[in-house]
Amino acid sequence: MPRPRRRTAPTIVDVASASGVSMKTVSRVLNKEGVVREETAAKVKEAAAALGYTLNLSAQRLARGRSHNLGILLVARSNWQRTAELVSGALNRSQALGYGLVPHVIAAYDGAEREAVLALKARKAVDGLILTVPWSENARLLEDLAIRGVPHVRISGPIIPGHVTAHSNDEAGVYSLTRHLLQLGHQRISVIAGQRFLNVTKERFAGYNRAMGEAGLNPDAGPHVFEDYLFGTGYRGARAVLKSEYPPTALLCFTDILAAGAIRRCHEMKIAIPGKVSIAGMGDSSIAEMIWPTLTTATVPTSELAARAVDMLVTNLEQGPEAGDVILDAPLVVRASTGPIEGK
Amino acid sequence: MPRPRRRTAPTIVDVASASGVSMKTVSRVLNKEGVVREETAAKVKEAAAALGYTLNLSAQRLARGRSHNLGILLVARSNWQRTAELVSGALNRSQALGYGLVPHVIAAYDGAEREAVLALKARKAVDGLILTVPWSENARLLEDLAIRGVPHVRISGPIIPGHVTAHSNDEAGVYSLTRHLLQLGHQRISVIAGQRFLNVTKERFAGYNRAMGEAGLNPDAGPHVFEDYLFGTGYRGARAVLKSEYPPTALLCFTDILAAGAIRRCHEMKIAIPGKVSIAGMGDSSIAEMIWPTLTTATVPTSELAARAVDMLVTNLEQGPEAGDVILDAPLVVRASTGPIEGK
DNA sequence: ACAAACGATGACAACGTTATCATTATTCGC
DNA sequence: GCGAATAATGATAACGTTGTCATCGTTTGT
Repeated sequence: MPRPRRRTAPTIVDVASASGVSMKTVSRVLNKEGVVREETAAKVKEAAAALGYTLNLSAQRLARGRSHNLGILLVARSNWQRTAELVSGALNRSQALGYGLVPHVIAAYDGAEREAVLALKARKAVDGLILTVPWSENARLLEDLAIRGVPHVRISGPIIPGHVTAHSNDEAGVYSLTRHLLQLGHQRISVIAGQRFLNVTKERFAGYNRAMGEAGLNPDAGPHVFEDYLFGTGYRGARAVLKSEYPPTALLCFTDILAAGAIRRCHEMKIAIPGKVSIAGMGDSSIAEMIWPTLTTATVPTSELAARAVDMLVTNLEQGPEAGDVILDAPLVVRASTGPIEGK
Repeated sequence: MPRPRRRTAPTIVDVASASGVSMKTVSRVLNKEGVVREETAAKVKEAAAALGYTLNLSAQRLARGRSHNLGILLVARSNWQRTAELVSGALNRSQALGYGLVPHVIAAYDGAEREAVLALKARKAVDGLILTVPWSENARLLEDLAIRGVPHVRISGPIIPGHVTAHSNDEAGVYSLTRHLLQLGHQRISVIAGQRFLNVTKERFAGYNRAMGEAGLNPDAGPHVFEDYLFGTGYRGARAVLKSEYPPTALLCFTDILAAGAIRRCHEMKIAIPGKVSIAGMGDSSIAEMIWPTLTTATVPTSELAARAVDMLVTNLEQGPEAGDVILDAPLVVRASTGPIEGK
């Protein structure tokens, strides 16, 4: 026996009978397929408005086989500043394009978490995925997605054919930062950075290497610190480096958060910035202007990157695969934390 | 004529025929309804695993009439630190409870944006909404939600019967901050805050009033600044207040971001902290430990609040309306930005 | 031993949309 | 003005799940 129809919101069937056409015609009008006669369309729209009709997304999704949701894969325990910029950039764009954004946070790509990620697409919770560091360079994940044909776009990460990427020119950004420090007269420039195996680290270090090499200096002289990209590393790293046998006159931190940590440590150690040590960051998260001295850095357009990633993913979904990666500049921004060596 | 069945993922029908039971039984097993004989259940599970069956969420959502998604309503151009904490707190909890979280950002509650918010529920994109400041105290929105019976939980905001809220005891937090400053010997304490009409502002100011009143001081003496909750207000407000006719010896900022702005300004004006001026914040966003001097503040457990809000919303959805609001403490954390008046 | 209660399972409609193909108006060419 | 092409619309299945009720065995109570 049929399930009794419960009192519910008006559907296209209601709109259809109210306007004297078939439900398919209503569907055509609402989806702007454009093959309907204008006066019919007007009648339908009027009826829909009068009844207060609203689309049922679940039904549409089932019928269409697509969810109109994008997933963005984030990592647990990371820099919230950056995460917020990523999400807000992606959110604005996807909202504008009529897609929902479903953030998903995992701490590792393994076991249950791996299943959860792959289920997102298999269960039609999302149509495609946006990958952020470090997932954008996780070989196993990329392989899984490729095998299962899950549409995805990466934000940063090494260029890999077949995996579309939106990234910033970090090498050039760090190159210009290093040049800036060299021009101020610094020769011993320590790097404070995160995990060495990450592509971001490699790219940024390459920029440093290039500038140092061009100046005839040994980029490996150090002392350098490679740990992770959290505040504490900048905080601890600065001390380690400045207490070393040959302390640097400048610190080049591969993230603004690291630089903030280094700066706080210098304050505690009563080391003048930039009088005794110059400190530069990278990334220009909003914190760069909130600390003192304000931070010299290179602007990575994080939210712009996220927006571009959404664009590319949606294009991919709606018009089929497309190749072209996006590369944005990371221009130098000189503020108060860098300066010439004192007494020179 | 029937639409030709396209090659697609296995469904419960496939699992049913593979295990020799009806699709309804498969559904029962997968939903752990628990009325199925164990050996039947085992057979079904085995078949499902062998076929690599995955649930189609869209179908489930249509059949159940619920989306298993929660919406979180955010405001454009606000403190990203706080936003990130809110989203991450809510996300962790909702992920754990099997719900997706769909953030939605609006700049005003009007016209198209109002429609978009109400459509979220009407179109079944979400089952309920989490409201953050200032939407949690937007009377028009609250009314709309009540009329349409949209389940929602607020994070902060004035207590209103019928609108469940998770909030922190800001009044007490600011009270203890003020007491802390008074005990250090400060008598002229300026407040730097955001919009006066916001409930957060009122609550926090009430805490300040209470402490000042108990100390026999005039809380309205000022000078105070009420503008908005962005960095620039702290930055500009500090200067205005410190250059005024009767400059304060302490600044009580109603947000850590405001305090960061005030601190940066003091550095620029070469005013020693806490030697000449003590500065306190409120909220303990992670920035409090990143700036120098580190910030005395009261800890508002933002992500915990968001998690609780999710809990309450899900309880509401699954077990029907429940009353009890949640109130969490905002304990004082003394760091380096406050101290006794110099030379006293 | 037999009716009644119970436990497990199945048949089939329903959820609200879109897709396919057929059918019915309309316009065009000559 | 008449067949052919074309434009507009409709009937009905399909998407993949859950809900309702019926049915079929199996115990249970007396």
